[in-house]
Amino acid sequence: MTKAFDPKAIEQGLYDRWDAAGYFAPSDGDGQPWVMIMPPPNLTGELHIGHALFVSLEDVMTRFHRMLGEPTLWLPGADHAGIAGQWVVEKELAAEGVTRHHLGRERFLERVWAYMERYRGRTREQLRLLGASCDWSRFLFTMDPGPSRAVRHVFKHLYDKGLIYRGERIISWCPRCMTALSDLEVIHREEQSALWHLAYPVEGSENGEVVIVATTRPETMLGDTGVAVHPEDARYAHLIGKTVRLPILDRQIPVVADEAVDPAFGTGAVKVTPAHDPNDFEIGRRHGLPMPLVMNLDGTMNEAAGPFASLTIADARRGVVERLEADGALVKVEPHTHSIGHCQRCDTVVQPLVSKQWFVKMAPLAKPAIAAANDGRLTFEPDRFKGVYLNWLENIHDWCISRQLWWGHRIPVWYCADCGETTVTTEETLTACPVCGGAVQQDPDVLDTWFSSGLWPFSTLGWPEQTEDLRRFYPGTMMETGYEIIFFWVARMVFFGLEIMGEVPFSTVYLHGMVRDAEGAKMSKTKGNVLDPTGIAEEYGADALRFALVTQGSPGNDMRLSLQRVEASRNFANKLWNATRFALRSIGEAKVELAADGPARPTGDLALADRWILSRLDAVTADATKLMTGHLYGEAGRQVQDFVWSELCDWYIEAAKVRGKGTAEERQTVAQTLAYTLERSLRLLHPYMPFITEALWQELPHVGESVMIAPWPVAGTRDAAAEEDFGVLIDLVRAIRNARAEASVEPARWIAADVFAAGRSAAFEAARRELGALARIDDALLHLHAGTPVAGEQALTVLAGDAAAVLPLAGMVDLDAERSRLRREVAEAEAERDRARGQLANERFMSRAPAQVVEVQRRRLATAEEQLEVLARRLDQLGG
RNA sequence: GGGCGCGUAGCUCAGUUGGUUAGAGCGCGCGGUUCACAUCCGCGAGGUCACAGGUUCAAGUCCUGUCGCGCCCA
Repeated sequence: MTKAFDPKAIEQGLYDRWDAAGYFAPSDGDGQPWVMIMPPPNLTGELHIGHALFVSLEDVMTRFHRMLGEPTLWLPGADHAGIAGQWVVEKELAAEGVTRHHLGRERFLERVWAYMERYRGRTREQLRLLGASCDWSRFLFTMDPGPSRAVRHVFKHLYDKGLIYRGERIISWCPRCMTALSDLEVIHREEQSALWHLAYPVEGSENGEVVIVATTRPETMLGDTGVAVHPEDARYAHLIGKTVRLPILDRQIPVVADEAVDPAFGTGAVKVTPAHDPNDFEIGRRHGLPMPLVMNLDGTMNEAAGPFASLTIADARRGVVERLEADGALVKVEPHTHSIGHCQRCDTVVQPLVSKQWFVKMAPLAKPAIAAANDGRLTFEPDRFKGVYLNWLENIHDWCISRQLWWGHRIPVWYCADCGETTVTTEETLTACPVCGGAVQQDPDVLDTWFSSGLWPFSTLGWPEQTEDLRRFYPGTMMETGYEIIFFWVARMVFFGLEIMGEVPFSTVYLHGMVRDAEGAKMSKTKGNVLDPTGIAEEYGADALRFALVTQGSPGNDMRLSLQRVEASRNFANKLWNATRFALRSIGEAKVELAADGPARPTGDLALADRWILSRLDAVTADATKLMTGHLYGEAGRQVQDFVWSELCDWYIEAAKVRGKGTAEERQTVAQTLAYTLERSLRLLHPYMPFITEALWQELPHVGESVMIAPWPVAGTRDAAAEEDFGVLIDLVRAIRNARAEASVEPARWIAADVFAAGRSAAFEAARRELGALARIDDALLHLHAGTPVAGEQALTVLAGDAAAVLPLAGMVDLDAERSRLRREVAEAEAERDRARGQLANERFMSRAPAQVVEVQRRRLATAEEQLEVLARRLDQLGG
C-alpha cells in the first residue's frame, strides 16, 4: 500500500466489478423488499452538485439496506424534461441561426433525441463515478415505450372517469416559450410598478359622472367588457345596470354587481377584463360578458387592441397611458409594488389569458392523497413538510396539463375532421375515426413533463402490464428528493399512485435541502457559481465528496458546500487508509481468526485497551444503526468518523503499539482486535465511502466477496468498567500532557511519575505500559500507588476524575506557577462541588429526578470533594 | 396576508426522545523528524447557544412574545 491515499488509483475498476458481480440488483428471497425509485435527472446537461447530494444520500440508504440483508432495489432513470429539454435544443439551434420551425416537428424531435442520447450516456457515466449502486438493468427514460404507454393509459383512464377535461380557462401563458404553464411553473416576484387610476365616464350622466377604476396593467383596458361593483355598495348602487364608456376604444360596457368585488379595496369599482385575468374571467362568466383577447400568443397586441395592434405589451402600455392622459381619462398614477409572474424556465413575464387547454380535475384526486398523509400511510422526514404538502393539496386548483411544445408525450387525443368526434386512445396512433371512419388528426400538444413523472413509481415497474416487478416492488419504501419539488412531483406521485394502483407509492418521503455556494447563494449557470461534482470527485475522490455532502447537512436544510469540507473528508479517507496500513503491519504473520461474517470477536485475556475499543465500537455501532434507521444519515456518519479518528486511531492504535512490540500472545490479541474493529468500522462506513472501504476491506482479513454485500454489524454488549477505567486513563494522560506542556518539558523527554489510581489501581497496573507510552513516562520511573497522593517539593500534581499523578520534575517546577495552577483547579473543583451539592440539597430534585441522574450528581460531588482534599493538601505543602 | 425554517466558537455547521463541564471541521496561538498518516501528532485560546419572558427539580433543546435573515404559499 502506498503511503498516502490516492483515490484515482483505487476507484478505478471497483464499480465495474460490483456491476459485473450483479450486486446492484435486488437479491432474491422472500424478505420484504426495500424499494426506492431514483428521481430521474433531466437529460439537459451535466449533473450538478445537487444531483451529487441526492445520489450520495440515496446510495447511503441503499447500501445500508442492502447490508441489512433486505432485497434492495434502487431503480435509476432519466427525464425528458419537456419544456427545459426543448429549450436547450432550441438554444443550440439558435447558435446555428435557425429555429425549430425551420426544421419542422419531425426533424426537430430527431435533434432532441440525439441530444438526449448524448446526455443519457454522460449522466450514466457520472452516476457511476459517484458510486451509485442502482440497478442499471431496470434503467428507464421517461420517453421510452413503456413509460409512454403508461402515460396514455393513465390519460385515458382519467378521461373516461371525467377527471381529465378540455376547456377554456384563464391559464398562464409564456410568450417566449409559446406555451401554457401550470400554476407551479410560474414564479411570482414582487416588483416595483404603478397603479394607474382610470376614469370611465358614465353613459347618460348629466353631471359628467365617472367611475374610477385602478389597474396594474393599463393595456388590458383594451379588453375590458365591464365594470364591477359590490351589490351592496351604496356608492355605486345607482349605476348598476347602466353602462360606462370605455376610453380610447369608445365602447359601451355595463356596470355589473358581483359579490367578488371587495368594496374596501381601491375605489370599490373594478374594470373587468375577462380574457386576461382569472377573477375577471369568473365575473365575466357570471354576467355573460364578452371575452375578447387583446394579445397574440407571442406577446404582441392583436387587432382587438385597435390602434395598438402589433405593438409589444410594453409599448402598448406606454401608448395606452399616453393616450389616456391626453384624453383626460388618467386620474392618477401611484407607485405600487406587486407580485408579477415569470416563467420558471426563461423568466419571461407570463400573461394570464383565456385559452382552450386540457386540465386534470384535482379535487377528487387530492382527497385520498390528503387522507394518506393524515392516517400515516405516508410520512415525511422531516415531519414539518407534511404540513406543506397538506396545505397545497387542501387548496388545490385544477392542473393545466397541455403544453404547446413539440418535445414530450403527445396528448393521446384524436379529432375527426368529418364527424367532429374526439377519441382518446391508449394506442400510439389512430388511423381512422372509430365512429365514422373519417380521417383523424392528433392533438398537436404534449403533456406537462410532471404528468409522466407522477406515474414514475409504477410505470418504471412495467405498469400497465401486471409484471413480476410490479407485484414485488409496488408499493415502494422510500422517496428521497428535494423539498422544492414536493408539489411538482411528490404530491402528484401520491395521488396518481392512489388513483391507479390503489396504494401510496412509498411510505416515507425524505427531503433534502439545496446545495448553495460558499456565500449561501443558489448555484446557477447564469451566475457562474456552479460546482462540478465530477471535477471535485476527480480531485478529492468520490468518497470524499459523498462524505462531505452527507455529513455536513441535516435533513430538510440547505447547506453550503465548501471545498475545505471536501478536503477534510479526503483527509479522513487518508486517515482510514493509514490506519489500515498500520493494522496490516501489526497483523503481520499473525493468524486472524474468522467467524461467519468476518474477523472473530477477540476473546480470552484482553487488555483494558482492547476491552475499551470493543465497547466503544459496540456503542458507535448501536448509535449509527439507530440514527440511520431514523434517517439521520449525516449524524450517523459523523459519529462513525469521530469513533475512527479520535478513539480508534488517537487512542487504541497508540496504546496498541506497546503490545505490538510485546509477546507473541500480545501481538496476536492486538492483531485480532485491530482486524475486528477496523473491519467492522469499514462496514459501518461503506454506505458513505464505498470505494475506499471496499479497497481496504479487501486488504484486511474478511469473509465474503465484497464489503458491499457484507452484513451490517450488530452491536455487542457494552463493557462499562472498561469504558470507565480507560476513560479515566485517557483523561489522566491528557492532564499529564497538559502539565508537561505548561512546564515546558521537552516533548521527547521521558519523565518520572507517581500515579495514584485509587480504586482503579489494578486496571492501571495492567495498563501501566500504555499509560507510560501515552504520557511519555519512563516505565522504570512510573510508580503506581493505591493510597492518597503525596508529592515532593519539585513536582506537579495533576488530577483526572478520581485519579491523580505526581510528576517530580527536579529543577523545572516554577512553584509560583504551580501554586496558581492548583488554585485554578481548586476553584473549578469547588464550583463543581457546589453545583452538585446544590442539586443534592434540592428536595424537589431529589424527589423528582430519576435515580440515575441523582446518582450522577452524588458521584460528581464525591469526586470533587476528593480532588479538593488532594489539592488542599498539596497547596498546604507548598505553603499557600 | 398565511405558513415554515434559520439565528450556537473568527468562518461553515452538528447537537433525535429536556439531564454532568455545549461539540466538529476549517482558521488562530504554541510545540513536534515518537518506526500508519505533515492529507499528520500533542497542547491551548475562543461561546451570555439572537433577545425577553414562561414551564420544569433541570432548557441550546419545550411554550409565548420581540428582533434579524431566508424560503414557500396566496
